[in-house]
Amino acid sequence: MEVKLETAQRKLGAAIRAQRISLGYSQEALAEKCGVHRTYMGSIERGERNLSLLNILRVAKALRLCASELMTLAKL
Amino acid sequence: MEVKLETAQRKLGAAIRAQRISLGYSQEALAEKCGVHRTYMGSIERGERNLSLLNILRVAKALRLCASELMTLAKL
DNA sequence: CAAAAGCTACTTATAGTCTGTAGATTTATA
DNA sequence: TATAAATCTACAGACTATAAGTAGCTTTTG
Repeated sequence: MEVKLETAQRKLGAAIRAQRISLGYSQEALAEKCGVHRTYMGSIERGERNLSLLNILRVAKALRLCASELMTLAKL
Repeated sequence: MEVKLETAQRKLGAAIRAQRISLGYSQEALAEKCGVHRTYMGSIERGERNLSLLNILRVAKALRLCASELMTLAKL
């Protein structure tokens, strides 16, 4: 059976992807700015990952946002 | 040597504690609302834990906040 | 004193890394 | 036009690092 992804993770992933694209970055470029692995960045955007606080902050920073702004974009 | 706790974790812990106290809850009561263990809740407040998104959301909800509000209170 | 919070140590679950494959676009280039 | 060569993303699997969660005892505080 298909695994249903957590709604919150999908929302965060979608917000990250939208902001990344608006900045004109590839997943790999964003991953490098965050200091995380390229394939991990992809799975974050697909909503497959339950990020820890420190990585949420790293991603937000790389997207030129603060954590609360990113959460707002994700409607969380 | 003394381990220096991550600033972000301490900020989040402090914000959680402040909001919990303003609601008049004990750590144990809040832990129960979050569905986590009493000692785990304590370590979160002390800034010893790098919470995942899903637990951030659980705690925020128990504190009657959304994630972006909690992040704002924590100045994150 | 009793309730609340802290601390240590531990196991289990999962966050996060790394390698590699494959498909879909896009971009030279003959 | 073809077609080769980059570029980007998805995904699988094996592995390591660390978050999640529990128990027992100690300390603090009202």
